[in-house]
Amino acid sequence: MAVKKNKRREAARQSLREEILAASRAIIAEEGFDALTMRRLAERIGYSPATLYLHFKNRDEIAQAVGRIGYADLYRALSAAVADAAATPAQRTRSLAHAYVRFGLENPQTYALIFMEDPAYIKAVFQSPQGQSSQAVAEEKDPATAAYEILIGNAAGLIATGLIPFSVESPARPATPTEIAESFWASLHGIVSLKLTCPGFPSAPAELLTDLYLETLLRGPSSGVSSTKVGKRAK
Amino acid sequence: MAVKKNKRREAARQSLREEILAASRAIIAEEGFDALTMRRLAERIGYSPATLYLHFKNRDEIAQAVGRIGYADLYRALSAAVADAAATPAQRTRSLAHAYVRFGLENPQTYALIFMEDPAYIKAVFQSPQGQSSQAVAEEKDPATAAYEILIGNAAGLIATGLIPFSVESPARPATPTEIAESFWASLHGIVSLKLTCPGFPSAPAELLTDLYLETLLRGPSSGVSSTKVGKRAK
DNA sequence: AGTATAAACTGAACAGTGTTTAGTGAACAT
DNA sequence: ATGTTCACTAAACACTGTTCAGTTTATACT
Repeated sequence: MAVKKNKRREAARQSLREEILAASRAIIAEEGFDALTMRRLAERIGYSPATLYLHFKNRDEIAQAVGRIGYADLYRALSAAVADAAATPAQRTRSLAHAYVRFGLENPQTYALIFMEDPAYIKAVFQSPQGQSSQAVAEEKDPATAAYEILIGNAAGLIATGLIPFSVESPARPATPTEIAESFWASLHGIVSLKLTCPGFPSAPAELLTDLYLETLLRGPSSGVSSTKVGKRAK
Repeated sequence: MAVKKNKRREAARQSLREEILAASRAIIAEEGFDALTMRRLAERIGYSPATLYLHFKNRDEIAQAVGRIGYADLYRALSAAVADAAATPAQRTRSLAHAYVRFGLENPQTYALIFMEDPAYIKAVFQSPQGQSSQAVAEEKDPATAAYEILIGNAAGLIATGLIPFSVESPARPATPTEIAESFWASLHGIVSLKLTCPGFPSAPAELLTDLYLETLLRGPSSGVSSTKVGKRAK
């Protein structure tokens, strides 16, 4: 009996925890991360502010947990984009890029939270010694890492096609899948980030910027009319 | 005399205003934007918090003014990078890209302020009807616009070389200098932004990512081994 | 059943935050 | 010397995240 009762408590705890996270997500989606105050959150779930601290160490830990969910959403979106087994690496890359940008623009508050406003979660993931990360993070596979691996896999596929034979550093060596994936990520993140921080600044639509980048990336090896070598830094 | 005395007052006002901005910049550079509180700022310049409101409407306006200075710094950095008249467009592009990324990494707090934390200023600039912007912004040429124009000019130079014959949309048309400049900006911003929000995430150094992007951008027209046309969206 | 224990929960407080306002004091103009 | 204008501030207001003593509720044991 003792165990069963404990389970009931445990279930209630878990249930409230998820209620807190759901309410947090709702507030963030509706009014942005800044509107997520402890008192508002507490009122929304019908508890006192102090109760929140029985389930989370502080506001940052709540943001971190919400961020994790956001990463899981992102992972799902990217995963679906590369699911087509019949697609070529280039097609997959296009699909992936548009899926990424679309996710950012359709979930602005979530995207801003996980990449711009409060990088606590991504920090915990990528700065932790090695998967050792804090308990809240380690259960199941980390969705940020999973999303990252999708990009790396895609980069590896691209390299195999010979479409992007980029070399870096001196002495020159081929770029690794990780490096290409990170470059890819950075470019897409730049598009989303600029669009979100100032709707209207990049006057060109995000889709056009994405297509432009993809054309740059996927246009195939050079015909030899290149300007100068890249190795030595200009100026 | 009346005029002279007024001038003296005016000078004192201006002097205090600049003192406020200098102190703000110092606090932001030392401890980040969040550490810029009205009370701390007031204490630093030896006045009461309420005095700040005699020179600025609110904290946001201070951030906006500091942001403007940050943009001026950025403009100077970019301007210097493209100053060499003997450089080819490709060389200028490389120089520009590295100058941009270096500025972001060497002035993380400033960069975060003007592009990530408080986009009030850039919003005021790019969302205002047309140069009509608020009084504090309009005096002199806006540095953000000036920096923007450097990028556009550079993009136009690149196009002229035939190095980047990208077309977009359907029916296909050549990309404009503005579109290429914005794409360029977005990619570089992505590199800086990712590096700043999570030092250690893009495991590749920013310089390598910059070089990788530049090689992508400047490798010259395709040899025809392209994969598929870009126009139709994959999936 | 009643009682002891443990867990859940809260009201009130603390030290912060941005901002406003009434009121003081000093510099100026006449 | 007087009247006016400007610079300035102390104190308050409504917030914020967070902590803690104390109360209520639910489980466990006899």
